[in-house]
Order: sequence, then C-alpha cells, then structure tokens
Amino acid sequence: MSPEGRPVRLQDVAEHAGVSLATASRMLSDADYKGRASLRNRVFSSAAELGYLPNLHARALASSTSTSVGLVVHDVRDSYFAMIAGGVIKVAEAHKLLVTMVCTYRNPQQELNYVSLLSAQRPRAIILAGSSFSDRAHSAALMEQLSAYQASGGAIVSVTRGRKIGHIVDVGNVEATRQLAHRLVDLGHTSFGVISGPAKLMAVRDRMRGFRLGLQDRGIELPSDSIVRVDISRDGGARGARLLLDRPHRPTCIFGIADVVAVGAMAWIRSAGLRIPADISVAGFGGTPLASDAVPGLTTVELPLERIGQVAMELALLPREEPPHTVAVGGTVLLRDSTAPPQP
Amino acid sequence: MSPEGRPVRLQDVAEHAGVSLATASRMLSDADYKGRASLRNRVFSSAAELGYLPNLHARALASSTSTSVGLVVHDVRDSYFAMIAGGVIKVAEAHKLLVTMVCTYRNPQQELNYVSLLSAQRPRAIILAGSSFSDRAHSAALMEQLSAYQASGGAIVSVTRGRKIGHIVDVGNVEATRQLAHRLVDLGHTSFGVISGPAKLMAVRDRMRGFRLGLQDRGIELPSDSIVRVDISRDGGARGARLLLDRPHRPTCIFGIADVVAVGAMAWIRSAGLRIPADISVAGFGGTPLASDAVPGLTTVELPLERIGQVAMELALLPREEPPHTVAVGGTVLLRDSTAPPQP
DNA sequence: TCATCTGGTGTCAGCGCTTTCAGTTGTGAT
DNA sequence: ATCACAACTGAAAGCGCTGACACCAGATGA
Repeated sequence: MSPEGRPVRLQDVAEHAGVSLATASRMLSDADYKGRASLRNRVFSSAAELGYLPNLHARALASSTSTSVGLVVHDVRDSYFAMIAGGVIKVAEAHKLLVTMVCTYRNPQQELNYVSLLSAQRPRAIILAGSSFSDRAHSAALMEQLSAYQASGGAIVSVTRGRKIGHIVDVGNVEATRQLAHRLVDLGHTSFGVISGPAKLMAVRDRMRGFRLGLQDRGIELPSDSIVRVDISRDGGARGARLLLDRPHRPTCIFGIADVVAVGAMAWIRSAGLRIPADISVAGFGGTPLASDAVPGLTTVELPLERIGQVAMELALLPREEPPHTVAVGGTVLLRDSTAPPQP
Repeated sequence: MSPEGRPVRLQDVAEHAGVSLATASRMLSDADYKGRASLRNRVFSSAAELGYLPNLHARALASSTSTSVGLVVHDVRDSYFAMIAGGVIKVAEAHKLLVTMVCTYRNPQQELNYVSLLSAQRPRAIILAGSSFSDRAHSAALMEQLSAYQASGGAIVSVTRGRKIGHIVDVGNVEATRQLAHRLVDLGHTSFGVISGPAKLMAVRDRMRGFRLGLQDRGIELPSDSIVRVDISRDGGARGARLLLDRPHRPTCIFGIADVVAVGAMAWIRSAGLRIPADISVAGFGGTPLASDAVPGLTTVELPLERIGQVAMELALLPREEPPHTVAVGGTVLLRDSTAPPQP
C-alpha cells in the first residue's frame, strides 16, 4: 500500500516495473496477453509489493463494463429473499462480480427510486427478485427505466412471469398453488381460510388465483369473506389468523400466502389453544427453512429458492445477443404434519 | 432515455438546456448551488425529458467519493446475517447509498479475496459483520488490506470486539453467554452439552469462553468431551445433537453456539423421541426469528440484530476525522420454553 | 537477401464527470 | 453614477484506466 493517503495507481506500478502504463494494464487485466516473461514478473511483483488495487470505477468508465450486479428484493430479512440472494451471490462471486442489493419493502415508489439508483451504477445486470406490482402506472414507469437500462447494454432478469423485457425465471405461482389446493381438498378439507397479502403484488394475485382454481377444480368456491389481507410478515400472519378465527364459521384449513405468514399464523393459532393439525390445518408457500423448522413441519409449496437465485444469475451472465430466455423453476407440494384430514 | 444505445450524458442535458456542462453538473448534483431559476428549471426539465441518469463511475472517479458501501457477512441465508444486512441496508438507503454484499461462507481465504475486490470498488465504507478469524497470518493479511483501504479514505466498521482498526460494534459475546450459562445453571442444570462451531471463528471462541466462565462462576466445569464442533447450520446442529446424544452420559441441557444450530439440534432431538424441555433443555444464541418461531420457543441470547446493522451503518457514516468509536450493543438472555429445570 | 508477418510494447485520446480558475454579471454602498 | 463585492457561469484540466493505433524487433518465406 502507499506510504500515505493516495492509493497506488497503475501508473505507479508501471513506473516501478519500468514498463509503460498500457503494458502494465494489459499484464494485469487482460488474461489473453502474455508478454515477455521477465516484464510480466516485474509487473506482478511490483503490483504486489506496492499493494496495487485497481480502481473499478476508472476501469468501468474506460471500458464501460462493470463488475457489479444489481439485486432487487422486497426484504432480505425474509428467508425467501435471503435464500434467493444467497444463490445469486454464490454464482456472482464465482465470476468475481459484486452484488449490490436493495430492498423495496414492497413499496413501488421505493422500487422505482432504487432501480434508478442501481442503474446509475451501470451494473452488468439487474435482477428483480421481488418486484412486479399490479399498478399500471407503476409498471409503465418501471418498464421505461428498465428498457433504458437495457438499451444501454444491461441485462435484466425477473423472477416473475409476464414481464415483457429481459430474461424470466418463472416460479409458476399459479400452477403450484393450484396443486396445493388439490392436495388440501384431497385431504378432506372443504372450508378454507386464506391469509393473503397486498393485492398490488403480482405474486400474491397469482397464488390467490391458483388457489381458487385448485378449489374450483374440485367444485369448491372460496367465499370472499374467508380471505383476509395482511402484510407479508410473521406479525401479519398472526393477525390474519386472529381475524380468521374470530369469524363465526371457523375454517378447517388455513392457507398462508407465504411461509412467513403461515408460520405467524401457526403461532397465533397455538396461542389460542388450538392444535395443529388436529383442530386446524395450516399450509404455506415458498419452501423456506421456516417451513421445515416449524413444529409441526409446515405443509408448503417447496421452491428451490437458492437454485432460483443461481439460475437468475446465470441468465444474467448470458451474452447480450442471446434472446430472452424463460426458465420455469417448478415448485413441489410438500405435505408435512401441519395438515391432516379435518376432524369429523 | 436515449433513442438508441448510447446512454444520455450530462453533456447532452447541458446542450439541451443551453448551458455549459459545468453548470448542469452543479445544478444537478450540488445541493448548495442555486443558480438562476430559469436555468435551473431548464436543466431539470431537460434532464427529466432526456431520462438522464448520472454515471456513478464517472462521478466517483472525478470526485473520488463513491455512493456504495461494502458489507461482508458469512452467509446471507442465515437469518442472523440477513437481519443485520436488513439494518445496514435500511440506513444506507435512507442516505441514497448502495450496499454491496459479499458472503465469505466462513472461508478466510475467500474473505481476503472479497475484501480486496470490495476495496477495488472504493466504497465509502466496509462493514465486516461476519469476520474475525483467529488465524494469525490471516488477520495480519486482512489488517494490511484494511489499513490500506482506510489510508485511502474509507471507513471501517467491524461487528466484533478487538479489531484494532475502525469503528467497532461489540455484541458482547462473552458477557452475554456468561449470563446465559448462569440462567441455565440457576434452572438446576449441572450437566451440559455444547454444540460449538469452527474454532477459527472469534465469535465462537468468545461464546465458548463466556459459557465456560458462566459455569465456573457456579462451580461447574465443562468437560471437553461434552463439546462437539460442527458447521454453523441447521444440519450441523442436528449432527451435533446426534453426537451428543450418542454419548454415554446424556446432558440435561444443550447449548447451541448459534440459533440456527440450536434449532437444528431441536429437530434432531425431537426426531429421536425426546421431549424438549422435559427430557432435555436447549438454548441458542442470537435472537433470530428462528428462535421465536421454534416450538417450543428457543431460549437464547437475544441480540438486536437489525439495530446492530443500523448502528454499524451509522458509524460508517461518521465524518472521517471522528476517532474510532466502540458501541456496545448488549444481548439479553431470553428464557423461553425450550429450557426448564431438569427432570429429577 | 529482402519483403512480410507476428507478437510485444509504447503513445495518446478519450470514458463522463467534478472542480479549480478566470471571467461575467448583478447587488448594495458610497 | 462608481466601486467593491458577491453570486453566477463557462472553459479546461484532470480522476485512473482501457483500447485504438503506431512502432519495433525478431521470425518466416521466397
């Protein structure tokens, strides 16, 4: 490192090694460039000795290729996104790319702000893992930003269906939830309660639709008063369970729109003195560790979350000329002990 | 956005608004600069109309101040770090800073690599939330990197005690674990099993030391054959519990070095047909959502994880001339239902 | 032997922005 | 009206790096 203050520049390394700036640059950052072995050694040992660290900003500016990747999630604290982020970071690190993460906390306006802040960093790709609001105006604004970003050479990957730009990782919310509904009905349930999330979220809508479809497939309607909407969080789940249990007709099975919601609901149900699954069954969605750690184990739609992150990052790495891909990453219904046939 | 390809530069905005580059720059990014109102409007509306997005790389290069912050954790998928990351990101976003996260997966060599990759991005600060290995050579190498980084103007915050550089957020591993031990002994336990983690981690060592001290305070020794070392993960916890239960003398209380370990242990214990806490008590460390979601609720040392992240980020924002601060963020022993007096 | 490559190296013009510095305008006091 | 002073604006010099281009040696083929 430098004796004081000013960081070591490539120039310093070049001088110390007695070569030109350009040669030093090529030696250090062009893998295909060999050069004279003696010089090569001199450059590398000078760099090491001086503690040279390339300035990524300068490099990005000069070569207009950055080493960062933007990741947009709703909330890292939710295991669902933490797992996806883990997958993204794993692949990114293998390629020496840095992942810059922003959390929108499901606020569309924040999302817009952070996406533009991210774009300003000119990342190689932007991965939208939590995104997709149903608001027309918002999607239009987002699309505008994204297409500008794409036009300037960035890759876009969305973990959602139906975005008309970039690559897509489709987790098949609708179909998976439909399957879940089938299995729950097959268990014998006919009266359901659903703890849903903000209607502005596409994922929520899709899961709701899938659940409804699944019930309809078995000839069951979901009355609108058996649905409550809460924040997607543990507390939201608890509140949702309370609302549902307060109603005159108690359902035999509750579906939480996300694992974290279902887990919150389980806690409330238990504290209300009811047994799971004897008195009431509970199911979730996501396949987070929350579901497997829960007691009893939470029946859920298991998504390969970390894998989703990895796939997203791999798509982001595809050459620019590649046409938009859509990768379907299916979920699997995992029946655990939180669900059982209803007591007669 | 630009009609095609090339992004809009400040130059374009300036021309469109009929002012010089310099003026446009000042209008757009110097808050103290007012300028003639008419020009000001022209510049802002031009920027909006053209969809101008500043190039953060160019800005960082020219002004040598970046808008990013580096965050080093062991593993985002672990709620412990996800919560801390959430706190860091929350404060960072409030300051329009972007957080770049790397995961070391507890590999010292990776840590070194990623810290230097991060430094190359010249972030305003580097926050080491998961770090601190006991290896001498490794710490020396890390210190060298960090001090070079600091010399070049970056702030450093470590969530660990005893690093001799930058600000410190001290979670008080030793003292908190000591208290936990007291409480467990006070419950009546005298025979303990500990599921510990890699000895190379300072946090693990500190918690072990605290636990030992706490027992010694009550006149109890911890035989070395009642300690098993595993990976800090759910599976590690399960494996640890298996090892402990296989031993001739079964402890009445098991301490997992981290919540995730304790939760894994609980799962194994339950699957082995033992009841918690009737047959065996379990305690963890961290205060992650894992602990509160567990059934029975996991006794643990509750750390304000999100707050720790926030504090770390706030320290990172302190003016450079500020001397190194040390903020102690205490943990609280939270006795839940996973612990009870041992059965006679 | 000389013309033709080829790979290695140096020179230099930017990448898009900030920031002196100098010049220009407008303001209040004289 | 006149001068000092402030506030504004523009021209230009980089920030640290890459990438075209030019140049040079030595190797190759006729």
